[in-house]
Amino acid sequence: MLKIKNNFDLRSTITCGQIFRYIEDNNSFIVIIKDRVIKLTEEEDFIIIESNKYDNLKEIIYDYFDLNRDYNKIAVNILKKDDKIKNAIEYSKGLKMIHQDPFETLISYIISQNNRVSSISNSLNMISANYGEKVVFEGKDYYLFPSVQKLSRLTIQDFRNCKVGFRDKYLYEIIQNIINKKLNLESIYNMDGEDALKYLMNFKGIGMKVASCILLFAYQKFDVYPVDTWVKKFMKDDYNIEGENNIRNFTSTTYKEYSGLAIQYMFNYKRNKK
DNA sequence: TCCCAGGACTACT
DNA sequence: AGTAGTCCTGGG
Repeated sequence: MLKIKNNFDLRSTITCGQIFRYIEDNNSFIVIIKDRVIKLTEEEDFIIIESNKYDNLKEIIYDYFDLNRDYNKIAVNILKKDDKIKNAIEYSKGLKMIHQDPFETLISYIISQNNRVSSISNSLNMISANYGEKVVFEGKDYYLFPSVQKLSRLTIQDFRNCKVGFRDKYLYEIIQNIINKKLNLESIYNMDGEDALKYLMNFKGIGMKVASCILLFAYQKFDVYPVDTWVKKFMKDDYNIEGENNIRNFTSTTYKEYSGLAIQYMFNYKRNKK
């Protein structure tokens, strides 16, 4: 067992729509990160962490939940630029941007296009159960997300069998492109947001929304962000700004390098606030 | 049974 | 350059 200081909001960070494959189990959340199954339980002052593997566990947790970044400082900087977002920021206090694996994020968000959350989770779980390595934790079976090499052996029909629908060919082609080095996920770390967007959108099945999600959630490029219906609603209600182009112009010029976070706060506030 | 929600591509203007 | 139609699945 590992104990870390509870200085973030575990529940909203996990459930706010960044990740698709988590399990809520009584008071705990189970997530599958890299090579292990991790159970997190929130207590008053601590988060209790259990896993099938304890080497480097603290580093993995800090990296995944982005616990070394000073979010208060970012919030102050956003507020300096715009005070009207205050309620959304206060509501989202403790929310972290999860640092996800690029390959899993790529596959997840390709599946997410024109799809609902339950269906996305279902497909990702099937892909993992069929092709990922099994890990037993507390007497139950879990499956790691499969490697590129493993998934490169699948046919289009194999993907279709995992209920991904018309996205089957996108997954197949993009994975082949990784194998033959036309798509290099590592090279994206060194690109700026704009170039990375263009690079990803060259591949069939990746449009603006999917590319933005990948860059924000896997590469922590905070100047890039998706605009979805909740963000549109927020912008219309609070700023009277409509249309994706207008929203993007306003967001990028106002929040600059913190746009992705500002958008996430708006999304979280609008989607969850009763 | 049908209808709908949800992004990106294709095939038109 | 802009856009209607289409692709699947799961749930109402």
